[in-house]
Amino acid sequence: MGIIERKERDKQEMRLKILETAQQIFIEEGFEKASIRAIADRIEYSPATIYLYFKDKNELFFSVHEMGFEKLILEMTIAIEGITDPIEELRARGFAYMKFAFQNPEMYDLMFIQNAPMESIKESSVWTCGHQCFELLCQTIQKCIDQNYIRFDDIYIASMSIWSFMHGLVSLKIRNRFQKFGEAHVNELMKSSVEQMIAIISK
Amino acid sequence: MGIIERKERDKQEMRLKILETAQQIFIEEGFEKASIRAIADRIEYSPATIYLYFKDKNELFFSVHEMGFEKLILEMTIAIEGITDPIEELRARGFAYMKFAFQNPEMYDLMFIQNAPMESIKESSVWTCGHQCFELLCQTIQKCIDQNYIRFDDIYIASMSIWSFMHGLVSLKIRNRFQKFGEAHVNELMKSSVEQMIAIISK
DNA sequence: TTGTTCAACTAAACAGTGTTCAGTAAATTT
DNA sequence: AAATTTACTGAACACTGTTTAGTTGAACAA
Repeated sequence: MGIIERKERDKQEMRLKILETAQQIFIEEGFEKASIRAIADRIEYSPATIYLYFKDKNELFFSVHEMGFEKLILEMTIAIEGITDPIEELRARGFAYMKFAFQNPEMYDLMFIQNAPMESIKESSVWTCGHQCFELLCQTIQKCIDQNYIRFDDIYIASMSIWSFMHGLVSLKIRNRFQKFGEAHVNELMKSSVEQMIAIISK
Repeated sequence: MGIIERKERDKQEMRLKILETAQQIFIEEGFEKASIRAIADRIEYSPATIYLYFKDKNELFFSVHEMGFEKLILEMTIAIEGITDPIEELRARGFAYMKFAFQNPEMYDLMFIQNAPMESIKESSVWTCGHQCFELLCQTIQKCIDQNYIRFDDIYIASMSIWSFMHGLVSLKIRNRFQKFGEAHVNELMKSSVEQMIAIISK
């Protein structure tokens, strides 16, 4: 009896369709404009239908942000292929992170700035994809500490610090707090900032 | 003829009343809950009245965020009183910044994370209060570089980097991305992170 | 004092949001 | 063929920011 299997497939397909449409709209027009009604309109279903596949908007965008993490984790993995020096690995991961943010600003915003995805795992649940991504950084930092290439001794303090530094740069840019530096130069300044920071924390 | 002066005073008073009520509601209940209607309700005027004093919600919250900057700038000024060593000054300013964020999370959010205040100065206008605050950091960094106490040579790269680091820490906390570390330990970890960073960039 | 002007204010509406629920219609099972 | 289950939706609810036409009372000029 393949009917229940086909139904299950249909259900997953529909879920994916909603997810991809949500992602598409919000990448093109931002989180604000990605309303349930706009998504429903584009897939030609009623808004109420979306609630048969997702508990609420937060849960829907939690799933979208998970797709973002899949991409970021992939890119941060590819970035270090063939690199042996731990500091070079750290640089590669840092620039992969920044590149992702530049190329997918709306997605970065959702993953690391917006409240929505975190609201959906408030209490009880866990931010698995976030931790997975953080783990990549920890692995690199671990190597740096082991080989005595970095001015940190604690992996978690180091990882927390470096992540915060990178996120600070990127999120101040995304949320327009670097207005002062001008759209034209800010990206170059940010890259210099990362480069200098790596030089300073290396030993 | 003091009538037009009294009217001007009344107008300013009303403006301030709206501003303070907006601040109050949003500090207590967050940005989302601080709706025009909620503010209007509390001051016992109709929502439309608010639009006689502010162009839109963005402009209203731009003014609220300016009050936040007045406070932050004051605290970051007081914090360094009596300190002569530039690195100690940097530490004091860093911890004053972090303390402000811990004690006024909603206001910090508005000042450095929310889009609203920046939307109201999009194009043409300038983020004066933000630049003023950044200038304080630059002054301290300048001293550090002049006295050769810090591993940076460029003031702007240094200031940008240190601000980004601090903002990254604070904003990841505020937007719940440090879930992993647990509510109980995260504040201590953040302080250690700042302490270590200062140790590393000092020379 | 009267009539007029002007400013402050608001009720009501518009267009949008997330979300819920009763009801329909078709597919599946008995 | 009848009963049940499933997928879906129209319409409503309670909100949001914002605009506009209209009211009311104070200030001014005759």
